[in-house]
Amino acid sequence: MARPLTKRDELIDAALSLFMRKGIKATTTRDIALRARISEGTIYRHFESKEELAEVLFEENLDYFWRFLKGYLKSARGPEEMLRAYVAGFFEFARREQRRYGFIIAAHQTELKRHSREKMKPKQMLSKILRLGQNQGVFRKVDVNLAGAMVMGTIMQTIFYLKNGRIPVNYENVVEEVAKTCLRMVRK
Amino acid sequence: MARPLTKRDELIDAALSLFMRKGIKATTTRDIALRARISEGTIYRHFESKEELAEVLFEENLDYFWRFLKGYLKSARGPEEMLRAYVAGFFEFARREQRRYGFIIAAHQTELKRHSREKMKPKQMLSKILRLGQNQGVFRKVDVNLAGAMVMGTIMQTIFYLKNGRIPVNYENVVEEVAKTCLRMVRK
DNA sequence: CGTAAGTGAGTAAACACTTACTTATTTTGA
DNA sequence: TCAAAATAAGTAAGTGTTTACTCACTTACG
Repeated sequence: MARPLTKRDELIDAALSLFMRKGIKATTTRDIALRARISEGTIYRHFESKEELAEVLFEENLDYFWRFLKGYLKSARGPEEMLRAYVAGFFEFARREQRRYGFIIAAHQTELKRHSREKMKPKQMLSKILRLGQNQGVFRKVDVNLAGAMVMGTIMQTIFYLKNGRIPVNYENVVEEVAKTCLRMVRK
Repeated sequence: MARPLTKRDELIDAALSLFMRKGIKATTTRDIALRARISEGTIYRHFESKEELAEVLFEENLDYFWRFLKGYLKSARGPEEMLRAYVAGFFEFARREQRRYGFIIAAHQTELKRHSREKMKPKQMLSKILRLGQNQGVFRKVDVNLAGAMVMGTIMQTIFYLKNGRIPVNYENVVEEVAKTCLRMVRK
């Protein structure tokens, strides 16, 4: 592809970086314009408001993440393999797409109000895996929302610590250890 | 105690509520003054800046939480009991001290920059428990920072979901289930 | 009486967003 | 086919509002 970078692309690129680093609220339209080397007015040629820009970015990137995860899970057979792949996919995305991942997390935590709960596909995917495992008798019977929360927390918090250099263990080992631990959590 | 409410107390009370609900950045000095029924100027009789107010509040409440947890752990014997108590204490604090807990989490996530890493006592406490368990041969050998991250994530994410009504399981059962799961994660 | 606590009007800076205008690209109809 | 008209993309210099914080002044009280 390698489309020529239009101003719109540079705008989106700059916004993503800044939103991730400083949060949506703390990023000003001036910041974005400066970084993208456009005028502030240009932002409003493409988006109705800073809020809308953030929303569009969120939808887009969550969707991107969702497709990435789906790809990672394609070859997995059975709930155990699927859970492993889910964990590995999460970590791999967080590593390869730092800005996208960082922005999704930041936007999800506190900032956006409008992001529809139905569309949080990665979470639904995890619930599905857990339900499948329970139905096949491989995972123990726990409310899937609760189990999902615990697995999700394990993954996300580990990534968070990893990013902040608070875990002196190399990447591959961490992923392997987290996957193993998640299986321990839900297995019979 | 039941000290008479001075303006300073009301200021702190209002700030805590607002910081928790809307975040530090999004809370204005005007908001705080209105809610505390004081003038904006009064804020600056007691604190140098909004930032300093938030910092003091953070230190204070983290310390309060720390003392609360210590109390919860006092009677626990052995690493397994201690981990159970740690989980139960976390949940109990989050329930009984919603504002304090909510603020600590919110401030910790993104907002404050200056909160010294050394002072994050609840986290150190968890590391200590895990290390003790490993030394006694009850817990498996994993990097305590990694194990700590995973346990922490499990607890915090569950509380987060619980607050948002996404786990249709009653409180006591959730605490019990999370404690059990955390033990599964680290036990041999 | 002197000092700490409290006030409310004020301030400069920062903010999201608009406007009036220019430049580039696309569409259209003789 | 191709100029003219229409639209889209871009800009610099604003706008009104909101922000954190200040200051000259008043009140409470040990």
